[in-house]
Amino acid sequence: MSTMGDASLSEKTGHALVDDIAAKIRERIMSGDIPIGAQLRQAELASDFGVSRTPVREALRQLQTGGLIDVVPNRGAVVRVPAPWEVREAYEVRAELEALAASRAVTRLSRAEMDRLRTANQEMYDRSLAESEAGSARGHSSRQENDVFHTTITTVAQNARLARTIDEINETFPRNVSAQLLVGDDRYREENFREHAAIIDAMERGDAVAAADAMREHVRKAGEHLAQWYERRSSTVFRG
Amino acid sequence: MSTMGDASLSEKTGHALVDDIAAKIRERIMSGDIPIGAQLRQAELASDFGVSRTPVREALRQLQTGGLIDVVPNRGAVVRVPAPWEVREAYEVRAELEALAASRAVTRLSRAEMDRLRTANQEMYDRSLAESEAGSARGHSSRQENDVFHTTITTVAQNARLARTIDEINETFPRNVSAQLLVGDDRYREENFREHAAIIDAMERGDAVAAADAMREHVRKAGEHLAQWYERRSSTVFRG
DNA sequence: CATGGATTGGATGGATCCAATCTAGAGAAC
DNA sequence: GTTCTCTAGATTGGATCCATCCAATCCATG
Repeated sequence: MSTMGDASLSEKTGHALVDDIAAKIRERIMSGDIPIGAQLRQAELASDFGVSRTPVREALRQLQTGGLIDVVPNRGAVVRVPAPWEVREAYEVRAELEALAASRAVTRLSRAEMDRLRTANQEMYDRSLAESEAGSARGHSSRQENDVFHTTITTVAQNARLARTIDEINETFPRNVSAQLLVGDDRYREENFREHAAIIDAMERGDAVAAADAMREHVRKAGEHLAQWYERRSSTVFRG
Repeated sequence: MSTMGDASLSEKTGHALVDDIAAKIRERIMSGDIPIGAQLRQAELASDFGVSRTPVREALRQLQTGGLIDVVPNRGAVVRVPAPWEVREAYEVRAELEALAASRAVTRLSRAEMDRLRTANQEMYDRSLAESEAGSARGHSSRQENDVFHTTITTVAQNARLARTIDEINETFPRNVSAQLLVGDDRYREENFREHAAIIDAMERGDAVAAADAMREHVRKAGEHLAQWYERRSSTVFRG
């Protein structure tokens, strides 16, 4: 019965096999596998994962509180289509949080981590450039490298709550969209690279306020780009 | 059958009768009706609300992702007991967010709202003073007035995401605890009143950075007080 | 008398069943 | 030909059933 799409469900490690399903659904949405605006049918997801509808429902509740999907009472769940102004609002908050993270990171960054940031930034630039020329549909690796930059800073900041809050914001918007921006627009890629470098420089100087300011502006600018992307594709469904 | 504790469940307004249950459980925890560290038994909650266990389970999932409760795989859910360092972390984040809210509020505050803030602050001071002298167990009204101050600022800030993020942090910690601080300690009450006044003054002057700084410091100080409260009662269960 | 293992009770988690609701499509009336 | 209505299918949401797992108790044995 059922297609049994993934075998990794047979984890008896003890904890959370419902959370697994939530994570998988989230990943499908994040990667663009499930497009924004799409309907999420419980029965389909259940058979996909080889489980009953019950854990799927609970997983959907989690995603609902996360804000990634909308659950209309008797009409099921749909992947939320962010309005441009929502993106701006979210990124204004994220900017402030990441600025705080950068500020905290200044006094905690080790030499090794600093180097890691620089290489990650360089890698991201090179890869997104390569992917742009290759014309690959979606930026896989360059997105990961871009994530490395931000996640290392939030990790070094040593504030679990801060990291979690930033994550919650990021998990509201599918990643593949923001990833496309990196490989798509040459000007934006260049800009992104230089802003990252400026942040690293400020942190290396030990200038907390400069690092915070640079980070805040960087995130806000990224948010503006993302918002404009959603504006252009306002009524169009992505990858329908 | 069952006690049918609340009749308001029969809402056919269309949306979310599961969310209602989540809200009720949350309220019970917030008010201290269900103490921190207490076990939440699904069957008990279900019969309390006159529903089956299914919606209760989903509600618990929501509270889990909110961080208010811990769900251990086969051992049920318990109200989370915040560690002092968690309080400090959370309030450092909240401080930054409320600072942003105050900053944004400066250019958006109307005359009427400004007055409302002042009266709310005064009311809170008077009531918490009265409640302190009356020796009432928990601060009901003074807490509400204190909330009014912060919520009006976040509302005026006109950023739904920001308001929601702040709420999420607040909903991690039961309110009755922080409310007790207001009525309990004379010095803290006085300090709280003056800090609020200073924030209002800065906003009235139109000084966004001053308002943000004052707010940030105010929230951080409040967080420090709260953290110390949890430190004192570290292993003691509240209202067991 | 203490300790270790088995047993029993209770609670959670997943699956299934059933009712209520919404959507789509066919057919009739204008 | 268009529109309204009614019915049939599908889908969600709540209730119930059953297996699994954990914890505490009790008994046997050293």
